[in-house]
Formats: sequence, structure tokens, C-alpha cells
Amino acid sequence: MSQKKVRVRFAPSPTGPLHIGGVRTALYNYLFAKKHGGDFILRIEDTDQTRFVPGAQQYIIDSFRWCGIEFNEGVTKGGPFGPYVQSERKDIYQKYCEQLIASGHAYYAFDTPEALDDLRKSFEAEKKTFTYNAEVRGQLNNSLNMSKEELNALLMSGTPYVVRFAMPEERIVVMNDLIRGKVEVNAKVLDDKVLFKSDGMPTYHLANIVDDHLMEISHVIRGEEWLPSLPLHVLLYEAFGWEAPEFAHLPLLLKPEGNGKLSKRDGDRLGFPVFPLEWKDPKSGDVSRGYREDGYFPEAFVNMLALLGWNPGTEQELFSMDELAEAFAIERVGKSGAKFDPAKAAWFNHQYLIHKTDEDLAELFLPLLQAKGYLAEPEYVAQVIGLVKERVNFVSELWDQVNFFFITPEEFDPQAIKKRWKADSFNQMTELRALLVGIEPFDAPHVEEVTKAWIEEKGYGMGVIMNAFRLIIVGALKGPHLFDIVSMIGQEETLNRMDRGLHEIGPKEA
RNA sequence: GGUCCGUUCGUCUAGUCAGGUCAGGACGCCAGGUUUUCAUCCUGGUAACACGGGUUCGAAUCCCGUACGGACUACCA
Repeated sequence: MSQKKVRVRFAPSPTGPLHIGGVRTALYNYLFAKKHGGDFILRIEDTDQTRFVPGAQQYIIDSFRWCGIEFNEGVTKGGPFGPYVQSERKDIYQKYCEQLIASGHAYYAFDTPEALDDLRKSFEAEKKTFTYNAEVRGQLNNSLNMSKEELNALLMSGTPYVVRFAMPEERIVVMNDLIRGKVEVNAKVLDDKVLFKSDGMPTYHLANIVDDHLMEISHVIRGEEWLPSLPLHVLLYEAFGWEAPEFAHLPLLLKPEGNGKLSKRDGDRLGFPVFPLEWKDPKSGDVSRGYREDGYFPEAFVNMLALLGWNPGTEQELFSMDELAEAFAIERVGKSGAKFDPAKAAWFNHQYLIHKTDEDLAELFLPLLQAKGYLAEPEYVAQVIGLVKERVNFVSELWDQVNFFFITPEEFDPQAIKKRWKADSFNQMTELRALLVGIEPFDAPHVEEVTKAWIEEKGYGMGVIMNAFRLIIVGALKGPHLFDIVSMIGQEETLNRMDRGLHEIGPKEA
């Protein structure tokens, strides 16, 4: 690793919501910067004006804020290397593009997209691959094949043109990737990529190299889809006479079943989000769900994402952001694509949920409780949650576990009655009700003690009594420790429920 | 089609660079135990080195080939 200060960037184009693969790429950049005491920069690559989507940039910023991924520099914070939006840097690219033309590394091309299209089709018809390279550029409509006068005339007349990189004719490009090691490719199979478009904007390739150089980026950590253009980028650095940064190409995130890149449609179809935050498409109005809205804690989401393709080599699975940064090593990123597993994601959320305090969970649950039409003291809600939080993965699942703390059951599970309401149950519960009236104080240990003593004294079966008791209090055979439940709902409500249950269920029919 | 990358339990993965523990862990699933129910929890189980050659006393690990998968192949990023 070079001695230069570590500076990394995440450079999305604002063409839509950020997919979780993108979030992971950004996360790894962030962790890498944090680990090495470097800078992390957010740059917006909006050189394709036709794909601009309003709201996408803000969505990206909001997503990182939610995840706890912070930038030192960039569109959100400014900095000494701005502007950080590529559309505001047109003049810079223009200048460097001209430098490349002057040095003979690039040239003007006047071929129309239609002409190129036709060419590709005719090559295809002959089962050949069309490559705009040294082999064919001599026969095409570009500045290499015309006099200075011709070129100037064309330029002056406003004829649309692009600038292409002159790929070397025969050259083995040797590259190094921090994750994959040495990669070699012969430049002759590469084509003369467009560097500057006819609309006056640079392409990704030019803008990216110029910006990474000017912004003093030390490590480029990006998705694997960029690996095929790495030779071009390396050659570009060389043409400029610049020292290239180190590169690391991350494996892709795959769909849970079958193969292929995870896409937005997969999420809709398989029932899990592929976006960190909910996204409403401004054109179609379609809404795509987000991890935040699905009830994931940002810490769990980040933890889960970090372990998808990277691992510390130890058996630790739960990491705070600081711990991740401490443990992170780019060399330990895997080479192969990882399939996203919703079940494991839910497990991560469960881990974070049970480690939260009852009070914090109560605060999150209170609005849901209100939405159901119930009000309660935060202290009471916190205590109730403490009894059941081990059972759920999400705050939204809490209601199913605690509703009987707030609602007197109106119905009694017929299956449970059939199974647990014995011939003696009616009389036994009537006796128990009488017993409970006199218990003071009505706290869980005391009620339990008295009740158990009574069961023993009478010689009743523990299971028979307790199941019938639970049925009458909860309405079903579920829930936490029964004495905790009765002490929580209180003596009055307990007696009330027994009256009601005795009345509703009645003696067992013969 | 071409170029490049990849391939260990169903999934995430350790182990591969410096060949030599019944290939380890986690999620999921299954079973048993604890328990007044359900869940938690505990214990156990299920299950993988893509295939074929080679090198070697010995290969998941090194080499070659094959298959399969993926990315890229735009005046998109």
C-alpha cells in the first residue's frame, strides 16, 4: 500500500434509488477510510443527462444518513476539491480531453450512431465482432483520416462529434486488483471508447479518471461490473502521465434463488426490500419498499450487509460500526458473488432488537400501539415488551405478542378449550377466582406462591390448572409466564377476565 | 459470439497464498431436553470441497483442461 493519505470515494449517478449492492460498496469504502484514518468522499456522477431522476440524489444522501455512513467531503459537506457534482465540472474535463488529443492519445470521430449501428449489424451478420479499434479506425470517419483543414472545417460547421481514446494496437495491460490479484488483458480486443460525448459531456471513463486524480483518490473500491473497463482506466492514467490509484473490485450481490444480479423486481417478487429506504418512482408512482420501512434497525442492516461478502476470519458476527471499521480488511473480501438471504437478515435484526433496552423498544412501539387504538404508560409498555421481546424479530411483530396485555379477550380459542378445558376446570377456576380475590400484594412471585400452594394442597395437576388459567386470562395457549401476565394486568382485571371467561366458556359439555 | 471474473453444506462463510486435524462456524431446517402454553434457551442432527486429469507419500489447497454461473461488450454509469 502506498504511503499516500487514504482517500476513497463513492460516486453514484442519480438515476434512481440506491440498491443495497451500492450501499454495500459505499459501506466498504467508508470502513476502509475509517480503518486507515482516511477521507471518504461523495461525488455525484451525473454526466448522463438523459437518465437524471429528480429526488435520486437526496434519496442517496438520506440513505447514508440512515445507515450511519458519513462523508468527510462531497456534495453534502463541500471540501477543498469541489465542486463534487460532475455536471458542474464540464470545463475541467474539456481541458483534459484536449490535452489527450494534443498528445495523440485521443481523436475526433464523426461517425453517427446510426452508421455505427449499421456497421455492427453487418459485422454480426458475418459472425464477426465489430470493435472500433486500430484495425478499423483507419477506414472510419474520424480525424485520423483527414487533413487539418478538413477537420477544422467540420469542427467550425458544428458537425456533431465525439472524442475517442486511441487504444494501443498491441499491448498486454497488466493490472493489479486488491481482491483478485493480477489481471492481464490484451489491448487489441478493447475498443476506442468514447471519452467525450457530442452533447459536450464527458463519459464516465474520462470524468472518473480526471476526478479521481484531481481529488487525490488513493483507492478505487467499486463494483465488479467495472473490472472490464479497468484496462481502459489504467491506460488513461498512463496517457495523462498520472500515477494510478489502487483498485479493488467487489463481487456482486446475487438474487436469493437461482443466479443473476439482484434487481428491483426480485425484491417485489420475493417479498423483501432491495432498497435501504422506501422509494416512490416520480414517473410511474410505483412504490418500492425499504429496509427502514420494513422495520430493520440501521445497525442490523449495516451489520448484515457488511458480512455479505466480507468476514473478519473470526467467529464474531455482531459488529457495531466502529468494530466493523476496526476489523475491516479489503483483502478479506470474497471473490465470488453473495446471495442475499432474508432469513439471516431477520436474524440480525432480532439480535439487535433483544439487545435494545425495553424503554427504547417501548418508544418505538408506542406509536404502533396508538395506531391500534390503545394508550398506555411508557413504563407499563416497556415492562410488557421486556417479557416478550425474545420472541420477535421486528418491533412490528410485538403487537401479536402483547395484545392481551391491553385487550380483555373476547374469544377463546376453541382448539384450546377442547384440549385444556377439562371436566373439573369450571369448578377449579371458580375456586381459583375466589382465592385470587384475597391475594395481597398482587405481584407475580406472591401470586405464584399462593396459587401453587393451593394447587398442591388440593392435589390438582399443575398442568391442568395452569393451562385452564392461561386460557381464561389470555384467550389462547400462548404468551409469557402467566403470573407475570396477571400481575401486569392487575388484580381487578384478572378477576374481571375470570368472570368473563367462566361465563363464556362455561362448564365442559359432556 | 468475444473479453474478463468466479465456483466449499439450501444460504453466508472459515480453511487455499506458506499441500498433511472425522472440512469448522453462523442462518435455516429436523429431533430431543427444560417449561404451566407458545416462544426463548440448552443439547444433538442434517448437509459441501462443480467435474476430469496431472504433480505429490499425501490435494479443498498447486498445475492443466472441461462444465456451469456472472459481469462487460452504448455518444449508460
